[in-house]
Amino acid sequence: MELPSQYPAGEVEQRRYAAWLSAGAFAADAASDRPPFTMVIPPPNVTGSLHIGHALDHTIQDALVRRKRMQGFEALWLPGMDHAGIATQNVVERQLAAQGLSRHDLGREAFVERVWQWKAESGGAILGQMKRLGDSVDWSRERFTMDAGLSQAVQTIFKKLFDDDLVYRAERIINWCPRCLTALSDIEVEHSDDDGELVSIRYGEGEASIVVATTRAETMLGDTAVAVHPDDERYRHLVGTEVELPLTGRRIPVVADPHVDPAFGSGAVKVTPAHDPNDFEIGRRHDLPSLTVLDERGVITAHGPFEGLDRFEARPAIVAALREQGRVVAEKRPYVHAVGHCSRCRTTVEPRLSLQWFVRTEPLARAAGEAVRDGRVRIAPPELAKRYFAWVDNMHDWCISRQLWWGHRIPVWYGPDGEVRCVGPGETPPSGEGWRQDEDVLDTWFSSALWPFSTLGWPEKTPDLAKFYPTSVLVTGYDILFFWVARMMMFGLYAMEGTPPFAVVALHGMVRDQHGKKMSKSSGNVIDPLDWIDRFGADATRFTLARGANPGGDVPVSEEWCQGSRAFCNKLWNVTRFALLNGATVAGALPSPGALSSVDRWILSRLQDVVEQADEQFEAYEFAKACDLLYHFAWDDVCDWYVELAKPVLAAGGPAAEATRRVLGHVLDELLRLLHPVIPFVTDELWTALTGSLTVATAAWPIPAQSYLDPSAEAEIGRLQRVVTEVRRFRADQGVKPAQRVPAALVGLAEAGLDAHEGLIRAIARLDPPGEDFTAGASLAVTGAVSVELDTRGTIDVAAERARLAKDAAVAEKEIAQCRAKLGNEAFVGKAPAEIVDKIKTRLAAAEADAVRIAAALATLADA
RNA sequence: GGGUGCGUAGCUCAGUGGGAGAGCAUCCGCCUUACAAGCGGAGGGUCGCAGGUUCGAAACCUGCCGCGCCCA
Repeated sequence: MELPSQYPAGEVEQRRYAAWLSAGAFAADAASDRPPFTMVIPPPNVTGSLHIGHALDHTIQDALVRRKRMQGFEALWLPGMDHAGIATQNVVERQLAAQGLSRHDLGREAFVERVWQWKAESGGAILGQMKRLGDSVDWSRERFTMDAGLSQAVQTIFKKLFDDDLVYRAERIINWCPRCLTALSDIEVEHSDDDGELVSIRYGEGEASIVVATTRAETMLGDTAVAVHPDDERYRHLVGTEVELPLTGRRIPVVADPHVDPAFGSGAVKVTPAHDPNDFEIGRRHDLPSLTVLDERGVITAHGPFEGLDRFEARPAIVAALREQGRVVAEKRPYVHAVGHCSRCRTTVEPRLSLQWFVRTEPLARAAGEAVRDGRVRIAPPELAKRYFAWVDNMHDWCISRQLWWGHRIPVWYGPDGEVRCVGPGETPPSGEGWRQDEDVLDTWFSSALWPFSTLGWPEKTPDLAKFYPTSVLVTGYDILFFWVARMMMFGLYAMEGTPPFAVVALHGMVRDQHGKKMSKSSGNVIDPLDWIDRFGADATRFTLARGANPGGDVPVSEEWCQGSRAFCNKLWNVTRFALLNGATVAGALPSPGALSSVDRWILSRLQDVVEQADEQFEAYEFAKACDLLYHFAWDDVCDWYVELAKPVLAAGGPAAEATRRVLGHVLDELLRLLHPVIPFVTDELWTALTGSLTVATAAWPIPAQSYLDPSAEAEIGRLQRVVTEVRRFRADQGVKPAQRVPAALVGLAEAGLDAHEGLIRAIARLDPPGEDFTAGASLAVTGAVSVELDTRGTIDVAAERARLAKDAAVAEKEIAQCRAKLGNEAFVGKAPAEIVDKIKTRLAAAEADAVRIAAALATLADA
């Protein structure tokens, strides 16, 4: 097969992915008797497209599942999307708005129909992008949270929770987005430190006045009390009295509450139970009325001159009015404080008193914590379990109702006489006069939390569920720990009778730029993985991400590093090309060690070590280490040394060349298999060219062959490498052109067991045998008995050589001094383990021998 | 404020009791017939600071300084 000199990524990727699909390489079989390995994709939004964070998450998952597939597991990686209630509804509402319509113009049914239409036309762009990345998901099992089956799962679990009194409806302060016009859960609110203002306002008059500080002056219209700390002497006399609330003329009580911080501001706070979660709690404790003064859009509803003003217009207006009355005693601007924003649209969240459905999380969260504490679920890396516990141990009840139309409608009907009936799947909803269904839908996360089993057919007892649940690993970013993991754990344990949804939670970090900065549109440092795939290839993109992926750690990337990854793919391409051009083969048995040269035995020994270590590292989610190991083995050992050493052998022909062709074929065969999980495309293209087989995707994962471990060959080739490296170093120091061959005498090779390699050393170090007029101009003391005498035809740069030797001498002297100091220390010799002491003794002897040789070389140089 | 990490070469990061490492960047020399997306060579670090434990600390302990993330 003819291969061009550069890897044509784009063409190969398209062809290979199509071939995998047509071969059914990713399809899992529930009837198989192989052990299962299951992952469900953390479902991306139907509105979403593939960003660099997905690319990392998917690269890791794909690497895991591809390896397991090669290991003989019945591997299922299940794809799909969630319906992203708020985001999707926003998209369609914007489309309608462009036509001057609102969803209310269409009505609920027609609107939902319109959303489905949008999904069919424009939703799920990410699925095609996943193919470009090479995701080996089972497309026949693609799921969507709004599918009939998954919707049935939602209704089933809601009914179960309802019957178990684990969901309830209550009037609470919730996070409200005045733009999306819906409730949000705590985790859909993002806090940031924003510039605001802190205004101190005097309530009441004269002796009976009290100053409160607030960042939200506009809510004072809804104040129903002022609170102070019970032990605060300054205000003790006012507790129990009333003060006049400015602008309204209302009189409100001063109450004592231990949750007031006497050190903050004046030590007195205004209490607005309808518009602040803390105030709501104070209100409950003191039986205060709640006065709502903002509507669902954040517009003032209180009677008076401020009615109709938006909250952000009302704030300065009210402060101005107060100032006019002389009631503003202090103003601090800017005042930086934490402000919550809607994670979907960044609008400032408004705490709002409203009637919503909640999940009673306490028992569910406790079970979710226990599953990790007792080891049924392992979090990797284990350090991050602390974060998980911090979350599940302090979980607030989860607000699950959303004032949207796109989503799973809450299956609760309200009757004319205040009846509340939850309807399970297959049950007939109550009908008749006065019965109506709850208008709200459930949080998207409610259905996502069922994903690990709803996608496998639950609540039906399907073969998929039996075979593939629980899933093996959930891979996600630590920033999503609270989103996916905690919720999936709670519902998985609850629905599946205590069986956790996954055995392992493997967490990675976030992708960052080359300076470790978070990517953001405002920083202008966002990387589009599709752009990288176009320019450098999917494998280069994946390798860049995987090579930076330490467990739980952030992954900095840059275009330069991706170029490096592309270079690596190209290196593999060219070394395989070399191998094919030179007749490398995978046919027939690998010759036994006894029939191989020490060079062949060396690379095979290294290979066994690499197979074992790479396997361990993949198993431990140490992708960065596995990639680094394979990168260096491929580039340093195989390309830079083995291939260079093989060239003369291959050129010479004969049985030795025959064996080397077989060994080279074998090494590449296994190397490509080992790399396939991370860089599937280039490895498949090369492996199929090398082996003639259909695909490496279903080839066997390499296992170490102990019989090829050969420490003696490794030591021998290590000595050979030292000889060559020393010569190269000398040549570089002396400015000898790479192409120039230098006559040299190799001394002491036999003693070092390297006499068989003289030809190889001469070939790759570019040394000619000494001729009749040979004159040693320089002598390199390499190691042990080995030295190299070179004839530089009188052109030796004595100063450069002297500098080189002096440097070596300094290294040796330092080593000698350090070792002697240790060995001269009685405490060290007495207390350190014998093996350490022996090691130091060996090092000392070696350094002393080096020093002697270097001194001799210097003396020779002086004579010359 | 509570929690939780981090500080090692110019940059990004491994290393977690016993000879300071990698990638990229830098410098020098090369188209040496697989690969210039390449080859060979080199330089570069008081391991944040200060104490302590230890025969021995980049690693363990304490404090300090600086940075990050999550939660409030």
